[in-house]
Amino acid sequence: MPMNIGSLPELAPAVNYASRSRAAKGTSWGPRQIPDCQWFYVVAGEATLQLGPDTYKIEPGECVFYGARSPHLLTIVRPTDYYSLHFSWQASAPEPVHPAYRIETLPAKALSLKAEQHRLDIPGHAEITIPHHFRMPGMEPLLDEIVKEYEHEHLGFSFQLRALLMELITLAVRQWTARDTAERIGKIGPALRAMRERPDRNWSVTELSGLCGYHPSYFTKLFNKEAGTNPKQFLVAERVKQAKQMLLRGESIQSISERLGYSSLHYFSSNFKKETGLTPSEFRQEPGTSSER
DNA sequence: AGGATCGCTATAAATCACCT
DNA sequence: AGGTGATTTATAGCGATCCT
Repeated sequence: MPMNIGSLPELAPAVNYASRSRAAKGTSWGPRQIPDCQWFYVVAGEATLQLGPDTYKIEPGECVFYGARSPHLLTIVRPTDYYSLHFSWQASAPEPVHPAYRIETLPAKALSLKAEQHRLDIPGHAEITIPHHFRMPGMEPLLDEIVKEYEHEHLGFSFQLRALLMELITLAVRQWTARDTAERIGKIGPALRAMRERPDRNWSVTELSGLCGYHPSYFTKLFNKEAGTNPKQFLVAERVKQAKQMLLRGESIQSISERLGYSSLHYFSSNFKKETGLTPSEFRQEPGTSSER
């Protein structure tokens, strides 16, 4: 049963617990389930996670992730240095709520239950499913900062913990989507690159599908699946993205519209407004053009 | 079974001419 | 500069069908 945790920029995550420690061979946690989410990162050594019916081997530089209602058993295979992070995706206040007293020990048969999938919406990208096991090397410095803030409780620590957790989540999301991008290169990559490089051209689906070697209608289906939007909208978004930069550099709206391949300035404006909620001149904050009050 | 293609149609996008 | 509405054009989305 997948669970949608909402849209990335609307998350207000909170760290509930953070530690770095070392565990001896044979140490294990569970079978159990936790009230929040856990991120377990191995620095050195080796651990295994049995998550429902699936088993993952966690080596240095790798992490596992799971949420509530996900029976699991975490076992240390060799002496292991690790970071353990408990957190929630949404919390009105960033103050840590230690999960300990709500951790439930479960009978071994509970491990037949499949782990809960977490889905995250990422604006401008397809919805992603948070992987349970992934590589994310080089996270020690950031995790160290999180642990320090958590332990020292200096003034403003909970606020800072939320900021650091947001950074960690952002880096993870970029890692996960980079994999998508690589996969994409083989199928719709040529079309994505073409639109980014020449947003001024009036790309038709037929042309784009030709670049990738597919039939137009099959191509749009593929495109939607992999880019999370249709080719036209992708092109419009790309044009608006570039238009914003041009606007801030002070170019005239007329010339921006032409450079981005619009034959009608009016059509450019309506595209821009649909995408950003503002007209081009409002975006540039020109005096006397604001329609808001 | 599932990846790829074809053909159709409702619908959305694009354009044009004119308006504020 | 930017909006509106009518008309033209492209395509998303679907099922049927063909490959392998």
